[in-house]
Amino acid sequence: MAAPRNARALARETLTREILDAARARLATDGPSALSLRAVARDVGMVSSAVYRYFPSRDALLTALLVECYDGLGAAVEDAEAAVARDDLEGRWLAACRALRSWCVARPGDFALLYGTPVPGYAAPRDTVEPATRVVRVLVRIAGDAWAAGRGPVPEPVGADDATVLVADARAYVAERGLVGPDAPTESVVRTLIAWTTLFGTVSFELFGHLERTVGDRASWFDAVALRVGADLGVVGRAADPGSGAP
Amino acid sequence: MAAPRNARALARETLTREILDAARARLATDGPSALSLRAVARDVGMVSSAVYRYFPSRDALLTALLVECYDGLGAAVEDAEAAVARDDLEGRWLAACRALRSWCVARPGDFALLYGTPVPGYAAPRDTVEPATRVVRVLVRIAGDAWAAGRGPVPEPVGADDATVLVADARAYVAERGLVGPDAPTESVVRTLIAWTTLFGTVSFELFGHLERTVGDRASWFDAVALRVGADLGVVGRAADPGSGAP
DNA sequence: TGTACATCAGTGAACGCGCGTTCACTGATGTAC
DNA sequence: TGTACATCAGTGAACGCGCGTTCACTGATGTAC
Repeated sequence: MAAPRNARALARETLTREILDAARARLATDGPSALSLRAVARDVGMVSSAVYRYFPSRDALLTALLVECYDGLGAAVEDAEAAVARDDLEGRWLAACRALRSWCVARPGDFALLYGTPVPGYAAPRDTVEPATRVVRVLVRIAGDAWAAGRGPVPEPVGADDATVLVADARAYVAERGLVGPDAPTESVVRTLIAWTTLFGTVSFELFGHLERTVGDRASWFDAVALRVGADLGVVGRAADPGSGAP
Repeated sequence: MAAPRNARALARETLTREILDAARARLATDGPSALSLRAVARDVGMVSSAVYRYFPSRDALLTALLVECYDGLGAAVEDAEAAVARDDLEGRWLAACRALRSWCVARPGDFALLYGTPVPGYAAPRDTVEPATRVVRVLVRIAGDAWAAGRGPVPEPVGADDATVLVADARAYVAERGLVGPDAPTESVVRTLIAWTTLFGTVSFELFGHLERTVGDRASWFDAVALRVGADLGVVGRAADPGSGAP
């Protein structure tokens, strides 16, 4: 499988990288749906038809970008979380959350590709779904460890329907990978998915301009959000624990 | 100020509507950033240059759409909330949340315009900010009424920084309109903003494909989320109240 | 080591298409006397 | 009520631009003998 590293292969590697980097730079200025092969070609100093030696179509380039960006974000979050001592649940949670925001804020074009309006007429193929789940899997792992350590989510609201069937797919997906023990309660899964949604919702509101004139320092605001959704989940300490369902 | 209702004025009104409706239909298929004056003109059976009698530029059309959509969503949420008895806080909250989702899910193109990737090269003018705040103002009002009725948010996490300065802008904006008494605590404002973010984050994840193979019935999932953020805020009952700061 | 052939990267022209915006025009509607 | 003029909606051609993709080609790199 190792490709021969002769002059041709090396040049191909370098130019593929240059095309991807130029395309990612374009995302930030033109937006994902206006990504243009011709503009990218111009940026790397090629004639537009030459790009077809590297990517068979604009859609293929989009797919490569999607995979690369999901993997970059996933790796950033995984690495930040892995650098914290295993028993420091709150530290792991905050590190993961902050890495998530930092990556996105530093790469607004990439963020728009991943979490903004889908590109009309483009359907992401299967290859993108596994990389897309790396972030939420980190969050799930921390929540699972918290549960195992006797720290659970806040109790569900009175009168709420049983959510077990709602999150059955998520639980099955995650259980296949051995991330959550079968004993973690539905409410923990629900709160993890809500935290995941809230974290990306907060970044989306920040980058898409909905926090203008609403919150001040955006990094501190994100921390405040991360702490609260972490507390609701049980990975961050709460002032007065109402006696959750944790063992 | 009342325009004369002669044949010309009536035709102008009708055609302006037709252009706006055709443009909103286009949003759903082509995406906001690919909105094209020529395509809209074709859809209403006009020659492209005729549209310039109604909107001086593509950007002006975008602005009109933004205002119309924010107002439509805002009115839908306000009306749903106003239809519930004032003392039924939980009912008002759920009605507002559900109206929010229903409006968006029925109009994915409009949602993408309002909360998706901003259109590159277009800067929304001042006229759009007031309509943009109608939804969050409804949420703030319910939270304020809950506080006045002695129901407050869950306690903030231990070790959290004081968030007062973070949300000072939001509080000032909302206080100007008499929506929150000066006694509502910072934590209530923080939790309201988080709820607002989470609700739109949930819709965004649903419409942009991030809940695929993760949660089942989307309407029930949204309800589950709305109940929980409502409970965190104090507008929905909690199983065991840890004794919040409510009076 | 040298030669013959195969592979591949990059070129430049072309295809057919769509875009926002301007402009001089025609013909209908509205207004002042 | 009728006439003269002003206003306005819509037309069609044109401007200069960009797009994705195909194709026959040149020339460099790699491989087999």
